[in-house]
Amino acid sequence: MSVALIDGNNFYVSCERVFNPALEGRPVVVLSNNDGCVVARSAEVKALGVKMGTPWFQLKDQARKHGILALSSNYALYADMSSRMMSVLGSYSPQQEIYSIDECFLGFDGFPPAELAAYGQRIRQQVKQWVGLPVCVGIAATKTLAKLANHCAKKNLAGREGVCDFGRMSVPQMDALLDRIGIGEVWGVGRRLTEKLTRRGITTVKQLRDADTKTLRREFSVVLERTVLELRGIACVELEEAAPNKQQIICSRSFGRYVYSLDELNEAVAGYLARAAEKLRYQGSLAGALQVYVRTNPFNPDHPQYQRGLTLPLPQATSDSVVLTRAALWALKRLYKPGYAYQKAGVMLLDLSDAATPQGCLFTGHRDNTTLMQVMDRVNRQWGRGTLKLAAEGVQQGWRMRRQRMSPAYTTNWNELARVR
DNA sequence: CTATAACTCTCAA
DNA sequence: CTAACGTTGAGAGTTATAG
Repeated sequence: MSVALIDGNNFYVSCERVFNPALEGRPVVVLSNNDGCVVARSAEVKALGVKMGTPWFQLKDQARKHGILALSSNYALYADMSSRMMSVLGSYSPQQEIYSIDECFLGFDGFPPAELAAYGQRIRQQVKQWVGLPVCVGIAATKTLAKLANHCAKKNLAGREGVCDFGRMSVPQMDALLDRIGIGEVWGVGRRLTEKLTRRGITTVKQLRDADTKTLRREFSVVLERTVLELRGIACVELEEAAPNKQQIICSRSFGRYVYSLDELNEAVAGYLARAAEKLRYQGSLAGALQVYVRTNPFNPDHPQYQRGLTLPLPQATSDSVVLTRAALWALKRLYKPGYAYQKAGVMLLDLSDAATPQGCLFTGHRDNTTLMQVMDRVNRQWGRGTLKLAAEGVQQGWRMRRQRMSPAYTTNWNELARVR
């Protein structure tokens, strides 16, 4: 088996640069929702030592000093750029797994092994030319190794010009390379595992690869055992070409300011629910249960803290926003306690099943508003999200998240394109 | 007791 | 001018509960 992992470089920043070349060569960050934390950094920012996830307000002084430009995340733009990139990449193999917004695996089974690195170069060059985005390519025998090869390509530890093929490296070459990489770079090894493994004297990828799987299985988990096997070139993780339906659907957000009243929480929860239900119908599912939760700001030690969720089993599985909204607001009313500064709320759709056979309720005879939902979804798809909505979502929405530094939706909205100078 | 549900922890992008 | 720290999803393992 041979597989490639193609990953965009500083993906969000690169998307912004495609449409605003003035950002080229300058230190740029993209912020998370609500302009909260750094979620993408240009090479210049990484060189300044700015860590992923740094809260923006903590960075302000340093940003002024070094002229760091900060942008709110523009998901409409990134999603559109992503789908362009994925369709170019998809033309290079019959097997593609889209793993996230900025990366995908390509299956290279049956391709001539000696030519894969050159093939990787062509991919890189074409994505750059056709979509404008820089990517790196890692090629190896398993997905875990391909991820690692991609890391090597990005850091210039092996391979050349953004492409690294482990398949063409000798055993001693691999040993020397893996001995220089920390275990934290391995797919599936996060902060906690790095800590625990380090305590057992395992710090390099080579050590992890050569560790005893039986012991690891016993003292850690199957997951780590599989990771180690993958590092040895034994495939344990399949390429998943068709994305399976979600088992749960979540919509949650922090507010742009504190919210105190049940009225405003109602609007927010109704809005989040509408979005979640849209996703639910899009994948053709029904929800058998729903959870609503609210919380105050855990980072503010001056405020009294409150955090609670309530899971509500539904008498009958449904995808009807009207029914779901009623249930969600009922749950919220149970949860709500006055006197707190709420910072975030969320809705979760659970116990999902196939919507194959629409049916009325045996006891109440209730029928879902399927036609109404279809109309709403069509209108909103054609004219933009939120064109048609239930009154419960409110109009003012003064609690909506901050996005003070957002670039225009260059590729998906004519009106915003007109803003471009 | 077992089977399952519910919840917690970890990881990823 | 101020205050200000993300979202979504999966899977494994553990604990609680029902029968």
